[in-house]
Amino acid sequence: MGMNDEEGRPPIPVGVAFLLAQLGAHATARFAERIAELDLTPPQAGLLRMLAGAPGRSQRELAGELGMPPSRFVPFADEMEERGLIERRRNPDDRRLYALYLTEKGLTLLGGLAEAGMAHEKEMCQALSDDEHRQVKELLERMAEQQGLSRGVHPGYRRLKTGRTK
Amino acid sequence: MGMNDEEGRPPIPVGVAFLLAQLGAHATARFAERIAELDLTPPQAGLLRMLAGAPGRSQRELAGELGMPPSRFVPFADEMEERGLIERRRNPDDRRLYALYLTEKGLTLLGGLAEAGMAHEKEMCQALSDDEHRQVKELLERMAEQQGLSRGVHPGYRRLKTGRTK
DNA sequence: TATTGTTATACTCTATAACTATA
DNA sequence: TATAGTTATAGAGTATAACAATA
Repeated sequence: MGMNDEEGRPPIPVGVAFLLAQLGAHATARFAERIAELDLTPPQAGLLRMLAGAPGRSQRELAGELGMPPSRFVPFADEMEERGLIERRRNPDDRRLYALYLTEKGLTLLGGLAEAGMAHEKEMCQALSDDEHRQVKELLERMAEQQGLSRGVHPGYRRLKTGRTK
Repeated sequence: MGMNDEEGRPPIPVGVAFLLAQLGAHATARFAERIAELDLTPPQAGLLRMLAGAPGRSQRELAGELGMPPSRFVPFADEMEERGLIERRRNPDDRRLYALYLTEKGLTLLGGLAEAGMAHEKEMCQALSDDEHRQVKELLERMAEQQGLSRGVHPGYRRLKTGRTK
């Protein structure tokens, strides 16, 4: 009932960059909702994937890749260890370091994560034919590479919650 | 020098949804960097655009669209008013409401914002030919619409800083 | 002396809930 | 009584800096 509801909201030219930001935020939020059913947050899912791909790394290294300071990584890893998803083992060669590994339970949960990822992909791409899906994927891959983004690591974890309850 | 630097980091199938999240976070961050040179944060830029498209709306309405509670909108608008970018006018029909408008200075800054937006678009799409650019844009538009995202409004402002110094 | 993991602390950001003025 | 705007406050989340163990 406002008197400012003009019809032709004209300019606002929406470019690819804006669409990426919009769709990216949406995809992130939807995925977070989805994995919340597994009691996981995006950073937690990220750690599980990282440990699956390259086990035995130190906490500092992992914290760096997740974009969080070491001091924040500690309680973050604490919770996942308490839940039995990951395991800390002392490195006998350098007893300052912990090496982090996935447990059996963590590996199982990673399976559920993969399933959620596939459902998520399907949901996000509903509007596309199989051919268009391949097309868009190829173009986005080129863009990501040209922008210097490394495969499988996204910098958005910095801003998200850790999921620590207490 | 780690002993876990295997060559073929094999699985991690990166889908379109992940690429969107990755590129979207990157685009958002780069754009924020860019407009920081105009002393603007993304929500501030958002408000300027909203007032340009539909002036005279109430604070609550605007706060809702930006995804912030009214209590947070007040100091946010305060700063922009102090900087002379927006103007509060009492609605004479209902004196509880403020109607917000762009000032001349705000309009000028909006011009700089449009320029930044074009440079940003160009930077993000460097890897694409003109044809591919049109192609990707059309596909992303379809995806955004199918996902129920409204043109020109992205839900990511919720998580970003307001830029209030004091 | 430098580095890993850890803990302590101080600070920012945020939402919730009162409060006021108009309706 | 209900709503717009505002202010106060308390809680969560964060980074920085100090600390202990090991190198």
